[in-house]
Amino acid sequence: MKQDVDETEAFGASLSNRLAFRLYQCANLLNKTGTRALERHDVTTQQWAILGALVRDRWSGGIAVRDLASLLMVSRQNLTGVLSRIEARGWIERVVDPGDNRSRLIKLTPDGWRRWAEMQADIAAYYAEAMKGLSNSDKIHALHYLDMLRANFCTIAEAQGDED
Amino acid sequence: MKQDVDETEAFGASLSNRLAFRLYQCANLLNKTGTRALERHDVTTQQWAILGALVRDRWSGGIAVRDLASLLMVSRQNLTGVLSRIEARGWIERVVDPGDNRSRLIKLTPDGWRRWAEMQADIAAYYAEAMKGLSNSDKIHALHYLDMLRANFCTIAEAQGDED
DNA sequence: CATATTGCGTCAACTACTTTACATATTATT
DNA sequence: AATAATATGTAAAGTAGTTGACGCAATATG
Repeated sequence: MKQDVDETEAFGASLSNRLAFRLYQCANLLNKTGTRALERHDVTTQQWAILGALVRDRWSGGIAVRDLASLLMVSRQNLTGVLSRIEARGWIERVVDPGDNRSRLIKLTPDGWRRWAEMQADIAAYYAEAMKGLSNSDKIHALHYLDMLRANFCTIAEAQGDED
Repeated sequence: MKQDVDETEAFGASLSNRLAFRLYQCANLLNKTGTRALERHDVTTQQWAILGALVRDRWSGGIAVRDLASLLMVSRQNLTGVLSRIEARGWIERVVDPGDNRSRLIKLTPDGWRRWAEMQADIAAYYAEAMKGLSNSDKIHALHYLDMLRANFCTIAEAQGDED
């Protein structure tokens, strides 16, 4: 009996290991193939993750750097660098928050909107390839599992003292 | 009728977008929390991905850099840097392949094995937190979806001319 | 008003990832 | 024997991520 429990636990640990490794592999491939798929727009996956956040209705009035960083799950310092690169191309602007002059709101410029629109066909084609064979139901299930992982990771991050 | 199809496609595209974004978030969190969880061993998630590959029976005789790079889904040039850092700590060694003197086989040193053993408790504890709430069946399902994504990404990478 | 605290930016150092390009040594081919 | 292909390493430039530390301006609190 105890033997069975041990085997189940060992099996579960092995699965956890493989799951984390698969996540690592997929992330590497997502960045590599995604950036190459949008090569002619000269935009990286990280950059279109940011643009994709900024086009949401919710953030049409702009979003604070802190909020954007916590949405993307990256550090504020890292985001500053990426934003500066996008800003240098004129795709976004940093405007002072009228309600709190310390805070800058990040928002898309008209040119940023135009560039985003131009990318859509290539983004759609890329997703069609990347998600080939997955039904909407599959995607919902996969999303659910990743949501669970994300929630656990966030709990860990907070326990580790993630104030930054 | 056509309306329904369009809505389904738009819904699918939205799901693809969210899935890719969730993957990006999870990967960021995995690296951040994983590296912090093993902070006292002074090892990053990438480094224990490598160590984890080297302890497998299959690779106990050593693994060529090219094979290791394709296993991890990273570039050979990137791997060289990471391997050099681990080698400098004496955890791995590069031995000339007796069957092909061009090729170096990467293998764990006795000290590498010892360090790996010392990390196991912390790795297990980390995985227990990260995978909390997922049954073995859940993990298998999640693995299956990530396997599909990985296969699609690999197909894309090859089509993009991924010879490196 | 003086003093924290907060939000942001920057500097610095580091790891990890990409690409392109070249050097070297070995193996395979002709 | 000469040539081509292979395996690795190295170099360089760029992007993305981490941490820690400091500075500045604005808000909140005493």
